[in-house]
Amino acid sequence: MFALVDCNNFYASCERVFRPELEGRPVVVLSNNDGCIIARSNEAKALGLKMGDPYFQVRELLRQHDVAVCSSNYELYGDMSRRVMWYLGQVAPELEVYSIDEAFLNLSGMTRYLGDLTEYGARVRADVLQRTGIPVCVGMAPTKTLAKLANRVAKAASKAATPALSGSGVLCLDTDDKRQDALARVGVEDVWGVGHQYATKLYAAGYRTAADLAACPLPWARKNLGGVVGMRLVRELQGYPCLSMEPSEGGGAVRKSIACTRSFGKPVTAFEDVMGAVATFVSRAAEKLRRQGSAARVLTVFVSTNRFGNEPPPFTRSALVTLSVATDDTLELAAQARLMLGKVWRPGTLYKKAGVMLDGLERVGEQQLGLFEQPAAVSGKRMELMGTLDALNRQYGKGAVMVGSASVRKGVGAAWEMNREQKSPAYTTSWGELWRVWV
DNA sequence: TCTGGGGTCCTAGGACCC
DNA sequence: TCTGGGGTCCTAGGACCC
Repeated sequence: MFALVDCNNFYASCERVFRPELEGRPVVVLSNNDGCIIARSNEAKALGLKMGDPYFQVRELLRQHDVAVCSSNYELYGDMSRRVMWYLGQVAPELEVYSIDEAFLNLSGMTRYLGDLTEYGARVRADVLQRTGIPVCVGMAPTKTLAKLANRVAKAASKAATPALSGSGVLCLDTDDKRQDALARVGVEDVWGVGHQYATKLYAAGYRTAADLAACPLPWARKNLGGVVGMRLVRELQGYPCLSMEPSEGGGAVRKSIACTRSFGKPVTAFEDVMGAVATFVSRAAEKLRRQGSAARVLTVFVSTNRFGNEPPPFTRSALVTLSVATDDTLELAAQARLMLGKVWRPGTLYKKAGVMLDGLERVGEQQLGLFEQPAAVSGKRMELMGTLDALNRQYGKGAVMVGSASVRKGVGAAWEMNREQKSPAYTTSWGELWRVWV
């Protein structure tokens, strides 16, 4: 048996934990740059607000309904997530942190000790709420895909308008009847692994519900739903596990690629300004790289113009370099990034976005050396320097020490800085921003 | 004025190997 | 007229996830 624990309206719930007066009031959380809506409380959903709605388009509606608007605060959400995940790690033998707000638990071999699974789920739910203030739903089933589906049904039931009909936020599909019943309640477009393209295809072929999809012939699934992926999907819905746990120890999964990309608060034209952004992104990406003990062989830099503009037509240009030896050295990556930016640079362009990506990751200390590289290429001194850099930034705050090209004049924000007009404090991760309680 | 960011896996096709 | 069989590696692109 697998359980999927999913936080309800996670970012909105995080904001509410520290602003209880928002309880009952619609809340939305905006993406970076206050661009669009990425999280909504139930009340906000009820107003018809959609995921991805551009903020400037719904601003008036939000005002009319007195919706609380929050800029995204990933430090806060990340920290709240760690608390939830830490607890979940205590109540199951195996934990897979699937995303910032969801985790799979492997309950195999445990069911006889856990007793009634619905009760177990209810206990997990109550404990997470008590310990972190975050409401969650729990879905349990013999496959991961069915656990996701169970969670979805549980969530829908817990929102039902009539309290008498509202479920407990927990659903366990431990019999074939329950499985069939749940499958029939979920639209095929809401199945985990069915996106927009597949949903269209499925509808055209007459598949409407998850139950229809579960009865789909495997060759059809193979042909139309991405090959082996589609077959697994159907089998999982039938109750045959095809996806296994990918347990996350400690800090979570080791990434195979690492990116840092941002839209700018306003268009930027000066090379050194964009370079400042790129240097900052390289630094952050390299920090992530070192945190997971990896080194990168491939560095990509890209710049884009406003993708919603028409004139001149929007474009993205990117350049990549393959290093002879993988590195986690910010300075080396930043120097390469400058060269890459030079390659794609077109003077006089209004840039709206830039980013860097690191690929071809290898474990530090196990990097493949080039034919003509001395082992000393992986320099001990530089590693020490990077260790010091990370330690300083941990102790004195992000950006305490940075590469020169990322720096800006004191008191003047970077030209590319994002807009975040309504950011909440880092209540749990910054001494200067602790939650204040008046007694 | 204003439209996010960061990942994964799979397939197909080309280049190349013996 | 005839012109094999079996691989690997890499990349680009497409689909999906949150």
